Amino acid sequence: MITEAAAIALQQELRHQVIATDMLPADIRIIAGTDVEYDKDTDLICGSIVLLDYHTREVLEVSSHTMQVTFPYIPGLFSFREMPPLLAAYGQLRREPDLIICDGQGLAHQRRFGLACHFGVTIDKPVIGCGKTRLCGAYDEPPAARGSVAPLYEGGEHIGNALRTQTGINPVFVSCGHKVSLPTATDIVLAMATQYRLPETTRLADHYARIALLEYKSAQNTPPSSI
DNA sequence: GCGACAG
DNA sequence: ATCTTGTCGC
Repeated sequence: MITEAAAIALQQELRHQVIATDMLPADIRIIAGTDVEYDKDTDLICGSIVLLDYHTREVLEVSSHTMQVTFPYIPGLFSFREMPPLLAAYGQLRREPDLIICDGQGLAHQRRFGLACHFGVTIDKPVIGCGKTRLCGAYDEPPAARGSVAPLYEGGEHIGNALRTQTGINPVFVSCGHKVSLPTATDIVLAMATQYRLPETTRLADHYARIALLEYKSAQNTPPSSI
């Protein structure tokens, strides 16, 4: 397994490949959401990717992959823990999304290379980082109204936005993953979070990852029933 | 040195 | 991430 020091060195090397400007198609047709579910009492993790029609929000495809964890949880090295199942699930998709929303930070990371950047650079696709909580940086509480935005800063850099997706509800943290600008990423996350705090992409990926993990476990516990 | 710390 | 129902507060 890759060492912590090697993982940090890899981030330092790959961070220069991140593109924080819009390079997504003018008309987005397919948007994807990703999430990883952890099993409470084993070391199994399941990554899921769900493809949605950007306009109708119809679920077009779901891909999941369950495996054993290969890296511990270390703040700042999160992607090394979640990338394996996500890449496996991504590789099984029949269609390719135009854009992906990851459940974690992109540039809003201590070395400017969170999961959304790592995943985006690796598969060379537009990716948005959308975390439920802050990893690093400082911000002022955005106004209470849905759609309010407050910049997230660290070291004088504007690394992301705290975005209020629902009035009176805690904001989510949006940042560039790859091939998407921060304004565009913020607009898209808000557009995808019409009814709940988190974008539908993330909620659906979470849902399917949970189901896939349970199915994987039940299949394992059921010895091959030969006739 | 101390606190903070995506999931 | 996970443990976990009712309950405090606006």
